Amino acid sequence: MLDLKFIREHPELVKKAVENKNEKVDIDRILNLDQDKRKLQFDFDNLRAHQNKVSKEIPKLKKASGDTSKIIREMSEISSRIKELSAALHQTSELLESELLKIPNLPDPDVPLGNESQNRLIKTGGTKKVFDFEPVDHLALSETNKLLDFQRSAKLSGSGFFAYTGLGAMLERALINFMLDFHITKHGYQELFLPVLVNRKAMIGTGQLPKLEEDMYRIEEDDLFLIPTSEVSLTNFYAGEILNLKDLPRKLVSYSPCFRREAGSYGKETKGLQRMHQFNKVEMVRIVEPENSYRALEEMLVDAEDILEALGLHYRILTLATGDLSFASAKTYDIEVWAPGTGKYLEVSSISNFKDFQARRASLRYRDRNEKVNFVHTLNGSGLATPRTMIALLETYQNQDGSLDLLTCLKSYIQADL
RNA sequence: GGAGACGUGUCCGAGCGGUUGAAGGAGCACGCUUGGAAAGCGUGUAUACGUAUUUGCGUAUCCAGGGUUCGAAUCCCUGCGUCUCCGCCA
Repeated sequence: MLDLKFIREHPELVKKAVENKNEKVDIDRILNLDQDKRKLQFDFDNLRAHQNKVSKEIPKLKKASGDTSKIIREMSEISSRIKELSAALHQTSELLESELLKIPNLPDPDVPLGNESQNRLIKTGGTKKVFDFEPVDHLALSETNKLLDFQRSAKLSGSGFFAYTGLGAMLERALINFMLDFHITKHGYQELFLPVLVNRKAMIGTGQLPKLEEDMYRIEEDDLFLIPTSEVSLTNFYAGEILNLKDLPRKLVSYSPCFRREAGSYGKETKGLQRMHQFNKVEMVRIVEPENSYRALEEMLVDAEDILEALGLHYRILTLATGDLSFASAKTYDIEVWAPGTGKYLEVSSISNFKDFQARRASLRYRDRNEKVNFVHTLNGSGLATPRTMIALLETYQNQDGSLDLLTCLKSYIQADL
């Protein structure tokens, strides 16, 4: 959520930003609602002040055994006018609030303008493995090594879900544990294990709602949502709180399954593990003082890169253009890993600075060094999502005969004899 | 799922229709005291919005929403949460 004062003072800037993000919000309407609201608030406050004042006089008058019936009759009328005003004020506030929730975050000035095609490549990392044979894709390797069973997972849940079997299941679990332990021990994150079903308020807090309701799995009966990423549970963990300076920065990491309906993306990069309705992800979240958020963004990028380096995978990093930026983000880096068999770079991590956008929605504040209450900045980044990391791992560490070389860092998590 | 109790500031806790943004205590901050500390004493210690912007003033907030009333932390209703007992269950 943007600061209403900021919108009031820079309406053109906000309109431009909304346009650059390919969103549609009527800013003028919001400004009108804001004005209406303030007028109502002003009238309400004044009338209330009068009511409060007279209400204090009444008991005194009664004590002095004066006649209060006239004044009470008068106040009765004032009371009903206050109720009318209050109702109108509530209605206007709610409308204003719901409109404000539709405004996306402002992209940073250094974010490239334009759509996906304008994403800017800023770095490549890791060495691209050279093969002396034609590498096959992860589906063929899964077939040979009996790692995945899509036929049977479809019996359970339909398409878009995976079933890892045997070594596949163990590898997936090893990968998750490896990444978690890495961030905890090498990067100083604190691990949390949180609910995957969250309420509407949490989904609004991080900005998934109201925009993306169609993309979320929802439990109608309880109005709960399956999280599309543990960013939601991690960031909202401190919602509504005022943190002390000594509690910052918070560096949180969590494993969770993630659930996405992926409505409207049929046939788009759906081969094998590329796009799943349910997948596993290790997520990093940082809650920081505003002046530190850009340093934190760069650090988180490195935190994610470290995993890919440790796994010996080749990758590239992009700065997303305004049109490809998510609703809540001010600046995002995407990390794409090279999958030699598939022959593509696949997104495995998205690292974003939300600045105070989520903090305002979720009311996440802290007391600064002058004891002033202020919004924190929030960031998150995948560290990493497993399915595409698995694709890259399998395809990178394959041998000509279809067998796999398992990395020792992962093997140590697998107890079974291989 | 059934029955009951409860939900007040950073925390504990009083208040159960009017002068209560809220007693009292703890904590914290500053000052005095001390060689230094503890104890003691004094002062201060919520958030949001509006308005004035030097101290200020007004409004709202005692889980949330609604109702009764001239007036609600206090009474009523609904929801949410916590705890206890019972039932069911991985």
